Amino acid sequence: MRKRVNALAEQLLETLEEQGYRSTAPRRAMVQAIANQDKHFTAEDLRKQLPSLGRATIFRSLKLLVETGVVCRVLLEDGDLHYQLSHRGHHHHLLCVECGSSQDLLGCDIEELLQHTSASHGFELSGHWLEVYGRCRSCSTVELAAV
Amino acid sequence: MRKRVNALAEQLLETLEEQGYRSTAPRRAMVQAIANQDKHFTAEDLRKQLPSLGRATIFRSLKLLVETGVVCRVLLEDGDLHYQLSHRGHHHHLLCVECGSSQDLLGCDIEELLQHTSASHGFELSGHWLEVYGRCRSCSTVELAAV
DNA sequence: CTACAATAGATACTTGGTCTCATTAAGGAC
DNA sequence: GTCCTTAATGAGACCAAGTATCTATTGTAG
Repeated sequence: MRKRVNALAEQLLETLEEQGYRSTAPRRAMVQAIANQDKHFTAEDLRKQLPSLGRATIFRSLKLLVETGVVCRVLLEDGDLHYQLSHRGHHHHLLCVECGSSQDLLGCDIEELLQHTSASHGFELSGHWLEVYGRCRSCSTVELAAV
Repeated sequence: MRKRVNALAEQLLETLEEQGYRSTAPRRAMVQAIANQDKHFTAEDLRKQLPSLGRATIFRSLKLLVETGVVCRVLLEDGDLHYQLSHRGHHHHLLCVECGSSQDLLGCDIEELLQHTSASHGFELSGHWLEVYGRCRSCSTVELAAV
């Protein structure tokens, strides 16, 4: 019997199936867990929430999900690499350093700027990685209230 | 007897001393090794070059050097974190995906753009991390020649 | 229903990094 | 120069993230 997964999770699973991957119980559990996260997470977080899955499976599925674009990696300010549900395609994150929430920046308007800068250094641009850190609206509001 | 270190290394050491850190033999060996690197490196690279130093010392000194701004971390395209000699202050890197060389971008002209974007998402900007990937002049020249 | 490839789980290993603790050595005071 | 305090080192245990290998299981096309 197929375990029920919610709508978002179902959609993520379909992405996998479309790309020829099987819908297995561990993968359903993974995408469901990922759909439930409210902020970026580590492989270890998932492992704690899914103790019945093998460690290797967690890492394998996570890798698969990154490759298929379901999940993306986020670089924290201290250099730690976490994961989170991804908007497909190129995008960046506004990460709240206070609560860990993140918003996606879909338009990437720095590309042109970088193109220009790179060229002036003799570089042929191929890509970039940008993370933006700050305080989200609710965290900055709280801080103002506390002062 | 103080082991000789070259001019650049001497300068890096002074930065440490200015900040109240002792000039020890292992640190002299570290900064000398770092001054000799021709591109970004890992802790493991240093360890191989300095087999007489304890592993913990390598990591501790590296951390110290990052904190004092002598060394900075660079994020490779695949998410690996490496280290390299730093220009002090805020800057970004143009990393050649071919040969691993890097050039620094001293002016950071995206700040204003980000400020604007963040604000429109209700974010109070506090920082950002940007790495730029591409091919350096000599690598793209070689490729052209080969075609 | 079955067969076969894909997947999973267990487990060993690797790499990057931290923690603890006993020992050593900088460098300021005299 | 010697002494003293404190910072720093080295050894080694430990941890988290991730990969590799191998056998057992399971999805799914036919």
